[in-house]
Amino acid sequence: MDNRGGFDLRRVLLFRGLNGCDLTALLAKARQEAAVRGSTFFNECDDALHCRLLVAGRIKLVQTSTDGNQVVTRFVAPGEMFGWAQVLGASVYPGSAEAMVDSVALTWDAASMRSALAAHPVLALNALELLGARLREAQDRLREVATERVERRVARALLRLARQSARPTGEGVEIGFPVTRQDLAETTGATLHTVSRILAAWEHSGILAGSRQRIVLLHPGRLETLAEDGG
Amino acid sequence: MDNRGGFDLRRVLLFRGLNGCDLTALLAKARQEAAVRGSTFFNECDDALHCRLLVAGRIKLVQTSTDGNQVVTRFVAPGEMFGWAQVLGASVYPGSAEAMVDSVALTWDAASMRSALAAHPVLALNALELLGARLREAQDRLREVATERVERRVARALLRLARQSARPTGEGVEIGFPVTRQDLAETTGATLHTVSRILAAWEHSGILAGSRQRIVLLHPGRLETLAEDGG
DNA sequence: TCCCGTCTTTGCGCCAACGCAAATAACAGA
DNA sequence: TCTGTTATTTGCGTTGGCGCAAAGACGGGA
Repeated sequence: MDNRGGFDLRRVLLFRGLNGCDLTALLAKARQEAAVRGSTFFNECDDALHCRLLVAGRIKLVQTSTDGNQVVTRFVAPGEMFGWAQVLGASVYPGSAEAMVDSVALTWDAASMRSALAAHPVLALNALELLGARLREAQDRLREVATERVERRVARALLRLARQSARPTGEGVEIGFPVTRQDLAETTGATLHTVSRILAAWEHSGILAGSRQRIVLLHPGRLETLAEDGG
Repeated sequence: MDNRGGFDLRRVLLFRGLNGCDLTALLAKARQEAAVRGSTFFNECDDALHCRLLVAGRIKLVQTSTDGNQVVTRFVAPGEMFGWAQVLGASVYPGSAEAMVDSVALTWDAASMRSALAAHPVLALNALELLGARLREAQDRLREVATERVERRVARALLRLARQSARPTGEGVEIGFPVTRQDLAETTGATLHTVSRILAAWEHSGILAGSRQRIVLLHPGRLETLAEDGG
């Protein structure tokens, strides 16, 4: 079985239930692609010809509006698929995929992934479930940004990031990849100034510790309270 | 071929490419379900046991947050599927489905729809495309509510509604089903007061005409300008 | 080691939009 | 026709968070 970059491809949710032979055949059709920190796998409005699976690193999907404002659509962790626009009925990518750290992805032609989905129903059903989860998350975030205060949204964003990528440290739980205040602002629909102020306040009250592109949650429970009860 | 309620089921995007026999067999497994205006097909947090296709009428999918705020996730037109949470990997519905006018849906057991998706790859690929479109719309709205002013968001919402359900009248284009100011507020992440003020202003400048649960776009072009250029 | 680019913090003024309140207006059912 | 319920409009005070501005920090590369 393939095991590139120390990552067990059998654990990928998209491949769950796919038998070993079929998986090997599918992997044989993929090629590897790397992006160093700060570069992109593809840009918004590029023709969507491929689909990808992140093997190592971390990327963010960013949409830019006509007036220059940016929104982070999603942070992608290893094992997650991204850039599937073509298979999902779009001809161009709706956002850019920027590597937050040096990253590696497996890349398929959209056409061969389409035929794989058609040939292996379990793949298609997995894809539907994963896409459903993404849709639910997008709708949750929509509800949050439409009805909740910035502070609460930032709390939720931090908890989401910690859930996706928690790195335990002596003092608490660290977000496992570099996140700027700007990134947080672009996920929550706020300005980096407001985010900075909120984090500073939380640092004062001992909820977290922050430094350059680094955030350690010292008291996730209190963040949960802020996120849920609105305390 | 089946043709319930004057609606051509062969035109449903989900069924595109499915052969007649298979379609008939699939339809045979569905049962009809009706909901009068104001009632719901299902409620948020109900066990998601079925999946549905709207045949006639119009429904809105509504999420309620813990503090009572509501958000309209989507307006569903005839021919569109809704309530697929189970197939999409959720055990309960993430929102309620309320009939805005008397409505009729076809309902399948989630399990039989799952096996249909597995048996007919074209169905699964169609579902992926439709779901992809919904995801893109959710992400677009997320970007809008995170970065744009209320006025522009309302303009966009009206144009979306008109695109989904335009009824031409002598004077202009009418939204084809009853929409309250509250509904508009809940799709745009604003208050009904702000929406009312904005519509009043537009009525003054001749862009649209509004009355109780009714909106006629007299000048869609000027709305487009408001939505795009921020004029 | 120094320098320069990137990231972060903090202050201050302002305004878009909310929250509250109260007066219509329109429809549905008795 | 009357009455109760649901929608809509409009006023007014408040404020959360933005926009602008400027001054630190941190860290990587030469």
